[in-house]
Amino acid sequence: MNKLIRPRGLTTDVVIFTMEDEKLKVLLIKRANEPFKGMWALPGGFLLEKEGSQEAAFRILKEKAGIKNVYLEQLYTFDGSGRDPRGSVCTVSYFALTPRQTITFDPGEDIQTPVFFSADKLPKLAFDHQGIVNYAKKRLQAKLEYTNVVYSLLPKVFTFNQLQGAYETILGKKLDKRNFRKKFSALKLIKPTKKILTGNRQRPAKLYQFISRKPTELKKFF
Amino acid sequence: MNKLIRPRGLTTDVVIFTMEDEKLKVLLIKRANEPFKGMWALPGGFLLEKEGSQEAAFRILKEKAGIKNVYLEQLYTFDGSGRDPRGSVCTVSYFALTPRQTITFDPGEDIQTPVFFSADKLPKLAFDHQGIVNYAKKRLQAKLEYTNVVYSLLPKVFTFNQLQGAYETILGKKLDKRNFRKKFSALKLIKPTKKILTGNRQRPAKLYQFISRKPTELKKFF
DNA sequence: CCAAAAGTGTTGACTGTACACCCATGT
DNA sequence: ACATGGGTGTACAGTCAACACTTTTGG
Repeated sequence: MNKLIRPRGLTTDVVIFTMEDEKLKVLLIKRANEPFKGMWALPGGFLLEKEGSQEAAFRILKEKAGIKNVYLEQLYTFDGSGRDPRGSVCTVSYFALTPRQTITFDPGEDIQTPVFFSADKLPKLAFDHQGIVNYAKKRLQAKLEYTNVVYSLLPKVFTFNQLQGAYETILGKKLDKRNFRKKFSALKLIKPTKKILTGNRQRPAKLYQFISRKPTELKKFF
Repeated sequence: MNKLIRPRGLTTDVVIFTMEDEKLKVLLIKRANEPFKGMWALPGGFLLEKEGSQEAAFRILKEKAGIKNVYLEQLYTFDGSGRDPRGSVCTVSYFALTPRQTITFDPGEDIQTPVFFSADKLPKLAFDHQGIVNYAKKRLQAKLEYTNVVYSLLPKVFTFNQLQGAYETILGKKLDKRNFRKKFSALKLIKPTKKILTGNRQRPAKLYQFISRKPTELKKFF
């Protein structure tokens, strides 16, 4: 049994999701270096000394998108040979959910400025990043059905239709309006605010907020 | 942005579950080397050169337990500082499910011979291995409810009560016999064989087998 | 007054749960 | 004959899915 400490490249990649214009978006960065220089890729990179992968993910979130409050969860570890031309590179991937409003791009970086792409219309990605995004989407869909994580994609106040729109977009199917309101109301996760959303040429909508913005598992759901 | 390739120790640990005597068991090995020499631990170790973590997991399964057919799934990657006295060691953990019958211990290894412990009565474990086992148990419980993975814990033929016993043990609660049979039968996952289990002082039990022994997701379940 | 999205209940089908007795064998 | 686990059906309650119209505003 030949056991040796093998030095490896250990990296972190983060799939950052948000909702914008009723679409699910993913944050991408144009690679500044080889390999795949100039190609779109997930934000990520090698771990710094003494840094854990989750710390690295938080660092990347802060560096690339100035994000403070965010839902972050480990996704999967990809380390097959062939995934990186440099050889044995192992990446611990994470996925993050955040409301669009909390993201501030650092204008100091020019070429490296990140861009949100619709999750279903991504450009060709470096490495195996398309696979990682697909995996993250699947995980997000599953999580919607038995947790309250949707709170981490929406702004502080939102209309019931925005909420339903988030579910419809991510699950990729239309939901019945009356049944959705009935079911979601029964969960007691949100409460109406005193605000209403006005200014459109239509009946004004009540604005709601989440009672708690902490990740919670639900019994059942959609 | 200080990006450097940091060499790290990369290891794999495998939580091997099986059913024996109506109990859920975990395979442990007494550590032959420091750190934690002589203490019980999950089978695992450093990745060999050019080896991926999943390949390493399969290698460990074969080396330690002579296992051929097995359900193997990546569990989680643990890399916090403080989890290993040697410093930055990152472990990609896996969990495996296998019928007790297919496991053959290599008699050549004496002190390193693995032992099955009841999952709820483990000795004190090295590293953060108790945490890894707890995480694996949670995952297994969840998987029982929406997949058919139970097939990978049971022998080829089994009685309906053995099947129900596996669910009861892992979920940690009693289930209604009639409802269990009704629900499970409706899934069309198993079919009766022509064999019956006789020799006990009681009515003989029909023996069943899984129609397919491939991992499948179910719509709903328990 | 018209367009556009907001908001609201009922019914029938299905699914889940609770529950008790007879059966076939070995000793 | 009896002890032991094997095997079976029904009824009620709760949940899910389908479905259409009225309300309120801005233009």
